[in-house]
Amino acid sequence: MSSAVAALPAPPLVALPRSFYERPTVEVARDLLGKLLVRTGPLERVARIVEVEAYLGVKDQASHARRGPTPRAAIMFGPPGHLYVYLIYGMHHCMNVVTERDGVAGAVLLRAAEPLDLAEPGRRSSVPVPRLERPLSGPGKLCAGLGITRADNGLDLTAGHLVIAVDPRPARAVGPLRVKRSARIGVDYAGAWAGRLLRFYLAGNPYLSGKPRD
DNA sequence: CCGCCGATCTTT
DNA sequence: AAGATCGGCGGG
Repeated sequence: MSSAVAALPAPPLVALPRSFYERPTVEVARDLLGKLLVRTGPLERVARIVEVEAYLGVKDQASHARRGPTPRAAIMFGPPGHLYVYLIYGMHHCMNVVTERDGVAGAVLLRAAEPLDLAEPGRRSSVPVPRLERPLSGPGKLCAGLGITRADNGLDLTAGHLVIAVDPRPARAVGPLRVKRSARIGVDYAGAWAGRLLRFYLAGNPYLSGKPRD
């Protein structure tokens, strides 16, 4: 009998399947909280998503999809599980996850994440641990911290060097996920849609980008 | 083609 | 409170 389980391997970080993204955008947004952004390859980084915003289809007056499938926004109308990256104010990048079935517009803006690290000697199968690094708080800083640019636009998040995975750590080690919602940030031009509660965040998390924080 | 303006961030 | 900085989009 081999009852020695001292070196029990941690579960691998498996990319979420396309079916995760092929759902109503608000559901995907909520479910992305607490998930891990995993970048493999030369630049290896792991970050825990703590703040997101849902951007709906052509009716959402804050969404880039509001004017239909223009050259920039076309990707929001495409198949789910792909990355949508755009440049804002001529200097910052914002990264989104495309949602809804092919032909229906939808995306979730990733606004803030908690920097983590992979414990040795793991790599892809080891447990994430806190990382001492400048916060990834704010969509522009999140992209800068992960090295995401427009070159990554269209990336397939289900099979590549950038994926989103379930946090493998035991729930008791991470703590409960207290999800709250608020109006989205920086969309005051969107009329009635500016007030919709489409920002989701983990209450009290120290890495949130804006108010309210709890 | 021209002009406006933004799903931001940093500095004043 | 304002500036940096540029590409997407709409109007002419």
